[in-house]
Amino acid sequence: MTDKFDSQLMRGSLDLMILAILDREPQYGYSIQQKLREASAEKVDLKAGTLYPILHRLESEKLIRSKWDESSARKRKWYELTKTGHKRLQQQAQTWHAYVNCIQSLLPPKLALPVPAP
Amino acid sequence: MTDKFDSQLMRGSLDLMILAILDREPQYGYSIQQKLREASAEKVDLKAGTLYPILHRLESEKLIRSKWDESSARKRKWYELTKTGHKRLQQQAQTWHAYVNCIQSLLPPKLALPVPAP
DNA sequence: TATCTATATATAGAATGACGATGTATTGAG
DNA sequence: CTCAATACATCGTCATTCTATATATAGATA
Repeated sequence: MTDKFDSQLMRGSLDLMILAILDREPQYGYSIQQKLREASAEKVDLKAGTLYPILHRLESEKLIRSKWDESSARKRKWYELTKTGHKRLQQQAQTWHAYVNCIQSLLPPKLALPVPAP
Repeated sequence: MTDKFDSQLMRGSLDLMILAILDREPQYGYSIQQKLREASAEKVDLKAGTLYPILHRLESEKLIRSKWDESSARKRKWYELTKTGHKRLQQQAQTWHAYVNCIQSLLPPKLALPVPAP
């Protein structure tokens, strides 16, 4: 269908996506890229030049932690969430929901997503 | 509560918000700013330096149309949606929903918004 | 009267961050 | 042997939001 999401749209929620993917299980950069692409039906296709700098930043913020795997055939840098990172994921998810609700309320009823009855 | 949404988060959806507000009724810049602030419980507070350039861009893209009101006490530039703008609003809303669902599916169940049962 | 706040629009410059391009290196398939 | 896929990294560009600044008027307040 419609191809990739606009990069501007994804700004500000890339951290959330990456933290969410890492919350499932530890991953290395390349696999995060693939998982995101698969899980989004190709609509999210993070470039290496986008992903790796973000991972470095998240690590410098102590939200994730890395470890080189030298044992396997390919050199891979595995990442996992820290406790702080897990908390941050929860915060970001909450903010995200608030934002979604906000947009929701701005949209004309016909264009708004159906929400569960109270 | 939590104060304003991060500007990065709103990148890419400001057009959608502004088109949605204008879909309700014609507005001038300053009133768009206020309406957005009110409707969002102060969490969206567009600065003039953000809003006006966007309005100019949307007009250059023929999504909105402007008209100066000289008659009233204050000089105001009224904007309204064009037919193209209305179509764009619908497209953007659809893309937005797809994106929300995408993020939704990435989040661990506990952190995902409740969605209506199928 | 003077001044301050709110209203109303506009633009230039700084900061941010995703992308494209490019580079390196290794593995496995043909 | 070559090529595609895997795997990580960095630099320059570009789009967009913010801060700061500018102008101008209406109405309230001192």
